[in-house]
Amino acid sequence: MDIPRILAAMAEPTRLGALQAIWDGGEHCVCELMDRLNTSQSRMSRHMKVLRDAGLVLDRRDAQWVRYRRNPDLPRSVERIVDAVMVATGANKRVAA
Amino acid sequence: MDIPRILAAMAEPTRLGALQAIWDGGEHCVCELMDRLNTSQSRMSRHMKVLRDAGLVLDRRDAQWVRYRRNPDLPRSVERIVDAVMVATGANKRVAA
DNA sequence: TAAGAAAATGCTAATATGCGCATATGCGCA
DNA sequence: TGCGCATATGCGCATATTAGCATTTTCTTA
Repeated sequence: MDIPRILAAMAEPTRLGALQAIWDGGEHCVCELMDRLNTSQSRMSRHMKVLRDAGLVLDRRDAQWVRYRRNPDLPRSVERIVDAVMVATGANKRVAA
Repeated sequence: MDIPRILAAMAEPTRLGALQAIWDGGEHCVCELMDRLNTSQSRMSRHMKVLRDAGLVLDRRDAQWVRYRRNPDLPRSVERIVDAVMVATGANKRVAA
């Protein structure tokens, strides 16, 4: 696991937003994400590639869509990093004490 | 707290190494860090500035040295991110000298 | 097949990052 | 005051990152 690469992948607002959307465990197509994050198609696609190359998410072809989901095989230690980032960015609005 | 900035600050091997050294709670001068991380003085100094600007570390003048230490006033949520990164990168493992 | 939606990619320009080198600055001490 | 050590910084350069636009690829459906 390339931690610097993983951190760099998360260190960009749009990618972080996508990760937040995806971290719920569900599947999300690029069109949904670009809509949600209010950005363009090519931009969204490339950002997703960065997240995928870092190993954080997986993608799957489903008809004309590509569904992205969180990588369920991440090492625990990496999951904990992402989880901590999700909390800090208020992904689910819950604040830990 | 600017999470993307914090992540970007950690997403560079030398800075990550410095953070590992510093995360022990002690104070470390630039000369020690540049020695430990086997890099040049100006490079080390600039990298430390990035960590400082991100709010992760504090510095203090002590005679001709500048002592860096971890910022004790970080929000918990940020501390947890850094802690998780420390674990993932094996900061607590000792390197034979 | 042809049309059309969704996503990826080639290209180019703009901007950011990281580095080394030289120099400046801050500080203690003789 | 002048010297030397530790650190910061200005500068220029090389490389990486990001964005937009147009085009291509992939897949479904008529």
